[in-house]
Amino acid sequence: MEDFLLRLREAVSQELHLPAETPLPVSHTPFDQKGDITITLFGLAKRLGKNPAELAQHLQVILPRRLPEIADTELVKGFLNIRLSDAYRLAFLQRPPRPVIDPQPETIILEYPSPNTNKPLHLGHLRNIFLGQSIGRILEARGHTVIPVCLFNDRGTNICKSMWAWKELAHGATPETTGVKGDHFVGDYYVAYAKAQKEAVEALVRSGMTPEQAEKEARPAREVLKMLELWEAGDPETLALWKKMNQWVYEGFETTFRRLDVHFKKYYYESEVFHQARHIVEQGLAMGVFVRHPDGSVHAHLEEAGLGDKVILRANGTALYITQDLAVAEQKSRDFQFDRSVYVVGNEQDYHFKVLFEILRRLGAPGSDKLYHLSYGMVELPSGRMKSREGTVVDADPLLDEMREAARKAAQDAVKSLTLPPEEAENLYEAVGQGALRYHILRVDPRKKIVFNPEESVALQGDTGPFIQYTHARLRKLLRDAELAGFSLEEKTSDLKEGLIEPERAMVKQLWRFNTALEEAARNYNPAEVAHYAFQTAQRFSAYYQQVPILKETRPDVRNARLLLTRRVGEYLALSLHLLGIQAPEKM
RNA sequence: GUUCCCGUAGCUCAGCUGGAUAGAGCAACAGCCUUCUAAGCUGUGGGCCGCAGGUUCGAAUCCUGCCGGGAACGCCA
Repeated sequence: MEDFLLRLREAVSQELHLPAETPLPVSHTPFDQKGDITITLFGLAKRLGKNPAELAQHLQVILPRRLPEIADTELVKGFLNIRLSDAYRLAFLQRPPRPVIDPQPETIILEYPSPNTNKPLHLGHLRNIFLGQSIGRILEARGHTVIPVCLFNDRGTNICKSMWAWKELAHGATPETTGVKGDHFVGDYYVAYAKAQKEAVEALVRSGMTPEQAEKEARPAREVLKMLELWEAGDPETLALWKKMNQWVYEGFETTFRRLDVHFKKYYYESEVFHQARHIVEQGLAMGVFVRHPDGSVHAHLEEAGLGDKVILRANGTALYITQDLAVAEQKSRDFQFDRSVYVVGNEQDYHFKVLFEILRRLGAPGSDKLYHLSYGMVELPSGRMKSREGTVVDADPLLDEMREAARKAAQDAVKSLTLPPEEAENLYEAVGQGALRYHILRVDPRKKIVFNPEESVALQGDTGPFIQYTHARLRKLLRDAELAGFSLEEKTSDLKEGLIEPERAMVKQLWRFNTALEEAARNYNPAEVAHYAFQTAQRFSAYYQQVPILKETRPDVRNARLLLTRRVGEYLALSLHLLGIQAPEKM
């Protein structure tokens, strides 16, 4: 397809004597119109001082002469619709899908999901992971080299809160003694801290203190602060506890990462890089990017960039979040030679990244002009935002379990249920459960917030991941049966006597759109474009499958052509699902 | 208050850098399993594209203003 588009553009530019780089309005023809490729003539005609009709007349004569794959052209209003030949379609079907490589392949660092180490992963992290993973695969398909990295926010008051509560309440309990997954185990103490703090504050308020003062004066808060100071001072006992609890969390994360098939090339730890902050501050001061105020604090004045006065170092000399991110950015450029660096982080941090990128630019950091914040909307519940303090957070692990169980139930309730070996069945339920969740989240534009409705998320019918998986599985079964029957699935030219029928032409037309979807998904960092493509492809094939006999077709040439088409549709579906991080089961 | 994002069918979402009668899914209703897996297919109803201007041969799409919803603006992360 792409070769044709290239030659078409070339032919049009030459015939109309247009400058080489003129962008031409060439697009896929809508399905309700006859034709495959459309040239929109309004703008061109205006430029050339002709009317669309006479322009069309010229092109209609000249294009079929230069491009033999054109079967027919038709002018509808200002649109020149080009219909391609069946022979070209059949030639196209000889080849498996080939993603078009970006003309300038890059090495791209992709950072996600960068969790805190004080509580388990939740639904918000899942959106982040699904996006990161999918964008990574989409960029790789376009020929880029993707380096996925994960930053652990493993220090600070948050983890100290869990540590405090564990010391106070656990009596030596561990994930091993309780059988609780490590990240959840630590998270439970984070919740316990919040509860203890709340109670302490309430008691102080009852004895006459203002709420603001009580927040600071309550024993849990005071002791957590003390613990943080001990940590920063390198107190061995505190460090040992910190290491132990973080380790529990990493083990828990690792289990979930494995379940989600996410892998990173490198992990960064805030606790390791934050020491480097100091020298970046010195460098910034020397360059005049930062200014030290009389109280000792260091600021970046970004007023003329519309970003205000940003504090980089506290008056007491300690680093802030932004300072650490500067250090991480520097560390990345020491570790890798990259052309682009992408951060997958929620849109609540839009301001933070504007500031971060602006400062890196001013510091002249390597690659500072190739930074991108892949900003995505929050995941909310019908009841509102998720609040860990209010216990309304949807944790990732139990959600994944629920999705798997929903898939199990659907499989058992299915009209034509399948019997699979137990292990295979378990893998299938997991794949379908995740397929449902991933698709449900990836089908919406990343920038938009998602109101997560549990009932809708477990839906397996209609515009869902499992519908696409199901379409794929059925089609694979058909191909297996064809093989058993000894029918040809070979990629040889089908000597079709009567040509293709309209539904087949439309099906191929759908396959031709793949690279447009992929290119746009990569350009816009938007997996939803691939999701829509996958759904439309499945939908169109399901309708075709319903109305046209494939395996049962008796004319061998027609049957073989249909089998070849079916095989290609399966490959495009499997590839699209892969780009979304969704498995394409052989049976379901 | 300043900045940013969002507003399309009852609900959830598409609609690409302006283009053909605004599309899917869910929900509702009516059909289709002795025929390749009914997690499927076919059909019906359902829309001042938030409002008002502007640019244009042409605007859901671009610009301005307004209305409504959300977020960010810490010596928190």
